[in-house]
Amino acid sequence: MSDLGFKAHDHSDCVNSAISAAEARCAAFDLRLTPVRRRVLELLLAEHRALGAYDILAQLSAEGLGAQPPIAYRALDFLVKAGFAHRIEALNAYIACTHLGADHTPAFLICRSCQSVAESDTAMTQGRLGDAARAAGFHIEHTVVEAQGLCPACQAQDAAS
Amino acid sequence: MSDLGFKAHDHSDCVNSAISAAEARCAAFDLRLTPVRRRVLELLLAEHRALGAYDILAQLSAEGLGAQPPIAYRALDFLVKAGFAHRIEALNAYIACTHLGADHTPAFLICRSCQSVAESDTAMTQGRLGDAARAAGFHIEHTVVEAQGLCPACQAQDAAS
DNA sequence: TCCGGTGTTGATATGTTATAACATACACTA
DNA sequence: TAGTGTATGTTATAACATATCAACACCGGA
Ligand SMILES: [Zn+2]
Ligand SMILES: [Zn+2]
Ligand SMILES: [Zn+2]
Ligand SMILES: [Zn+2]
Repeated sequence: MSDLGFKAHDHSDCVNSAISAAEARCAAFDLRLTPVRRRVLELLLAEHRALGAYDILAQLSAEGLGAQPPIAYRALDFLVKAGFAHRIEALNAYIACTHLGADHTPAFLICRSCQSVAESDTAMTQGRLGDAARAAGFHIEHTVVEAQGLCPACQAQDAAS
Repeated sequence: MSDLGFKAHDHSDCVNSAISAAEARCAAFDLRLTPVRRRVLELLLAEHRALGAYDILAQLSAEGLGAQPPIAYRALDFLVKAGFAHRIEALNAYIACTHLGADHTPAFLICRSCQSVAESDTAMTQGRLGDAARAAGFHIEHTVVEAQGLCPACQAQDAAS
């Protein structure tokens, strides 16, 4: 479990270690972190916020790395398949993984005010949903768990105003 | 908890009671179940499957009830706000509520093969996600819990082939 | 009865997100 | 060198969603 994203931390460290971990994983599994893919990962890592595919695309375009939607979508697909990023269904947007390398079932806390996102963890076969699935004979392959609300900072701001 | 949608049941009964409950709720809360809204609810109730806004719109259009996107979206918004339907984020689609009237926090089991959807229940402040949120000081307002996988029927079919 | 507020619908246009389809470049290897 | 697989480049379009303004009905109070 991690609430990174709502907490102060050494973020350049956070970015560097994520990139290193991605490189290591690519080397280990024979994946290619090409320039576009690497840049998209960097963009996602820049803040603990979800970015839409077209936000990404605008950046890539500004940097001369490609201007058509598939450029962004293919890079994002690669990152998601490789486990370097996650898609946030409730926002139609993408975020860098903060548990890079570890096998995990992500869950997200999404602030509706500042759009910051923290990645937590669930065990998809546990809890009430797991019980319901077992009772129904349903075989879970993937879970989407996304909580929306207010992060600590935005609650404080709300209270102040 | 309910795994309706994967189980055989008297579906016309299922539809009728849902419509009745919706009517009762509209009467009680001074909401208006207008012809378009009622028809959209019926369409969503027809099967335990999620329908896209444009699927709905195509039906409405064929029946002369409106042909522009806002017609469908307004009706869907009403149904969702009234608690008569839910939006499935992972599919960008909508489904009728099977706990109509009861105050609840829905969770969904979505079959990737036959697209049928069963509505279950979660307690959003419970479980690991609730723990994570509390630890982070995050205030949860709404949760999206959607499990994707294979329903019992499709597992059987898979095994047979 | 008239009027103004509110809520619903009708219609056009536009914005946003995502993929299909096809062509090309490039690296590896048989 | 020819063949294979992966990644890119490019055009077009599909699919999902909202903004905006006009018209109309319904209801309570003047
Ligand atoms: Zn960080
Ligand atoms: Zn916030
Ligand atoms: Zn039914
Ligand atoms: Zn199925």
